[in-house]
Amino acid sequence: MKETHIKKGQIIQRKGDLNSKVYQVKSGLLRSYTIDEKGKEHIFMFASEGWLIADIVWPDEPCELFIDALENSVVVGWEKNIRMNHDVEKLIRRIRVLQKRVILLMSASALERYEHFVETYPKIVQRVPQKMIASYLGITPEALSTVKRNRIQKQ
Amino acid sequence: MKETHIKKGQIIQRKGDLNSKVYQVKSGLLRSYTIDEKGKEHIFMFASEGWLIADIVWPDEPCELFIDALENSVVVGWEKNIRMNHDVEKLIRRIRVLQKRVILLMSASALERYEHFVETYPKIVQRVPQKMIASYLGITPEALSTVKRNRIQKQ
DNA sequence: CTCATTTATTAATCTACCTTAATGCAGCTG
DNA sequence: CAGCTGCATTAAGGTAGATTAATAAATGAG
Repeated sequence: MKETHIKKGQIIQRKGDLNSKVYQVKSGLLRSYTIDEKGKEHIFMFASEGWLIADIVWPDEPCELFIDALENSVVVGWEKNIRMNHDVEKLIRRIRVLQKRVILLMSASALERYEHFVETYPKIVQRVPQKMIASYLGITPEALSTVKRNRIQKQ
Repeated sequence: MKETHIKKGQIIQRKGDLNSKVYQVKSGLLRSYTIDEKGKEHIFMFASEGWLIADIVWPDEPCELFIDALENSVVVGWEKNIRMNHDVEKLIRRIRVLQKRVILLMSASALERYEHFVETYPKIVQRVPQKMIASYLGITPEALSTVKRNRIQKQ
């Protein structure tokens, strides 16, 4: 149960790292993301107080995702032991989230995806720069900007 | 180990069903898919000989996906018991596939996604109607048609 | 506090993909 | 065999979102 303090901007896990851990967030805010062949970042998840964040890989497999801090944070890092990987319920929940995201990417407009995000993670929206929400949604920051403008005019 | 014969077109699992099973494909070809609020089908996976196909949900939870046969098939249905759900490696592999798909949907063109599909599942391409590959890729059959034409002209 | 950097907004243009619709082509079925 | 049905292709026109660029606002460092 050793707590680690992480400064905003600090990267605690890089793609390709071995022995990746599971991090329980005590305070602050982190994200996991990849960088594609074209050099663009794509955010997979945000994790604030009480959440777990980790790259889901088999132990001793190089990891796929970067994890860094969006705010000064405190985390507890666990060795990714059998116990964690057998937390099947969390894996299933993760699959559900990813399935939902695939459907939204395939069938919903940027506006619909944004509204879904706001409903699902209202607190995250307050704390994260727009460009990162855009990255999560799979659109450009410019597009998110106009989406928000149109959204307000509708109300 | 009771084998079940399934005719082409037959649905063996519907969204909302309880007690969904894990199916091991002995022969033939099946797919899992959802139908979104707009009535569109979105295919999550194809499964031919040797593959497992199932909706990844907690036992006794209503399932999310439909499963049906694209060819006359033979499957063995397993109760979704602790054994299956603890097959953590398969869950992790599933997460990887979904993560890759999210990235591709967010960063790759229809052509790039099609090429990735052909490389990854060359045998499926032969056996499945174009419109279903289009559904998997998240584009219309018309768009896939022009993608293929442009692809041939490039070579 | 001041300057530099990052982030957000807006607008103009461009393009990939969608929508619609027409046509041709199997594969069934009576 | 003719007639139906579903699938693939093609083309014309429309649209959501990307790209580019300029400006404004917020953040951060010295």
